[in-house]
Amino acid sequence: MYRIGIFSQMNRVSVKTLRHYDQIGLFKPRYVDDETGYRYYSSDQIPVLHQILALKKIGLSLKEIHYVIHDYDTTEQMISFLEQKQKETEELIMSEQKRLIEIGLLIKQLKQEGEMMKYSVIIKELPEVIVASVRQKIANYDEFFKLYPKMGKQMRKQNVTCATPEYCFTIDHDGEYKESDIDVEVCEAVTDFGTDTNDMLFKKIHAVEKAACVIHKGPYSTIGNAYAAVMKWIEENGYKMDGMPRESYIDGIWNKENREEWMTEIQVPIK
Amino acid sequence: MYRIGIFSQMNRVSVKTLRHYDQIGLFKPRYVDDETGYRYYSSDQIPVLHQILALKKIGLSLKEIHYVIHDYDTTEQMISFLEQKQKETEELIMSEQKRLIEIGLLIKQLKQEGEMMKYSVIIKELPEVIVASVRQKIANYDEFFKLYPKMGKQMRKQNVTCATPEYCFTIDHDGEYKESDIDVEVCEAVTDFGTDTNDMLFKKIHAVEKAACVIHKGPYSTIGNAYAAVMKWIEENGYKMDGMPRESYIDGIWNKENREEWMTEIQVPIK
DNA sequence: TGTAGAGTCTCCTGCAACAGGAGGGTCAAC
DNA sequence: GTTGACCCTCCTGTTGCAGGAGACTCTACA
Repeated sequence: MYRIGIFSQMNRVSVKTLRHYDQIGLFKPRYVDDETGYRYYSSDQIPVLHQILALKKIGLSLKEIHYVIHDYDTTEQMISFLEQKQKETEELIMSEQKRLIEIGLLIKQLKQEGEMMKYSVIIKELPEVIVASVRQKIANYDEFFKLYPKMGKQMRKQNVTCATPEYCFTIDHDGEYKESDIDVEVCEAVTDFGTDTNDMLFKKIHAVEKAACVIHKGPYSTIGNAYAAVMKWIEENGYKMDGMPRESYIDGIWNKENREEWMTEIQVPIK
Repeated sequence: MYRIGIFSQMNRVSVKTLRHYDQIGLFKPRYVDDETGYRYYSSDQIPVLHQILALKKIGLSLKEIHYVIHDYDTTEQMISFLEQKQKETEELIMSEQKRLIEIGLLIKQLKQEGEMMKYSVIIKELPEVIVASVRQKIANYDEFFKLYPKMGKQMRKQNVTCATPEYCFTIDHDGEYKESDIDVEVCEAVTDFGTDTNDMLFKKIHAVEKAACVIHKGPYSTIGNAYAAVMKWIEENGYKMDGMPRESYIDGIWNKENREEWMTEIQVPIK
């Protein structure tokens, strides 16, 4: 029988660890002195400890080890458990590698542009929403902002209420930059369906699992840069566009005078 | 200004997270009502939050993010920081891949042998020790055990004390199995150097950074299996032997009658 | 003006696998 | 008898929140 210190040295395991394993019931000393509380380990426990350490090394948690040591009798169970672990580890490696790529890209970007993360791309989920939608061909972008009052009027008439948080976005159906005859759809999230009119339709927009999003600060004239940044990011990170990008308005002429304070989020569905 | 709930929905971040970021000083609301304690966020904080989320996604800890956002002004610092992160991630991936291989091997082994981890191989560090060493050619293994009393005698004479934990091992210098004329060295860890004699030398044995270790339970006649297991493991895990294996005696004839209870550890230095 | 229900607050616990340290008992040797 | 090494329990800290308790606060509706 060995006391904890010597047993810890014999097995190159810290005393703290042994006490911890005792506490959680994973590996208890053969004998504990009732009076002093001293733990005594016997040499035939060494193989068990070795097994625990071996399992720990291949990535099992202490709970899992407890499980396989105490409950898994058959090799079949053990094998299927390990195969699952294998899968998990593979997935973990995949995601780590993705991160590695992203770091590399960020470094490259910083080196090229010398700027401190002007556009931070993040991935969000876009939930399902019911929207009031107006789709029109408009002559130019100025006319575009005239659509809003029109929509607001109709919505008030129908007594539909906007969703919270407010979510108002446009989709450019041309898919390219045009100076005139722009086919644009304006959507405003609402709480319930209203009745469709000639101009305005209500529809449910399905959730988007993954969307690459960037925030653009400033007037709309420079929003092209934000698009360029997010598109580049999508390509470089091995994603593909999976739907039309949305331009979601956060701050604009309606609440901020200073154009520099305007804020728009580009949301690009990806896969 | 938005209250925390709405702001959390806008950015797809949980309320808990926002409160947490406030608490650790990473991302504080623009304004907090003194009386009610309500947090209010403004839309121009969204880009900062985006940046935080983007950095989190590539694997930075919140502390590190705090660091880069508040303290790193120059892009150079940022780049070198990220490059370091990149390295860390690479190393992490490497170790994960090793683990993946080990899991695969364990599965293979279980499938082939159908046995529940008879030999658990673990990697230990072997610390530097001073040993009393006797190297001799002996006729056969039986004679081998006669070396011990001889050693003990000489050590008592010299008044050297054994180290704790007791560490007694042999090295088979032939490197292969032989029936007779075995060139074997017996080492016993001691606390201090003694004076060398014709038979017994004292020497310092350097630490071994990594050694693959298995426990063999039972009599010595079957110890070959343990060697086979550890050697196979070494090969399959991409290591190489880096020194002579040690056979460390834990339990044996001196303290256990039953041969099935004897215990020996094979320690193979590897790289 | 009262109340219900949703939203918010702080504070506490839990997760994983220990490490570090305080404060106090135990053991063996000199 | 004392000293120093060893052991004990209990508490805290690590990371990034999640879950929940108990108590306010806000807004809408009757």
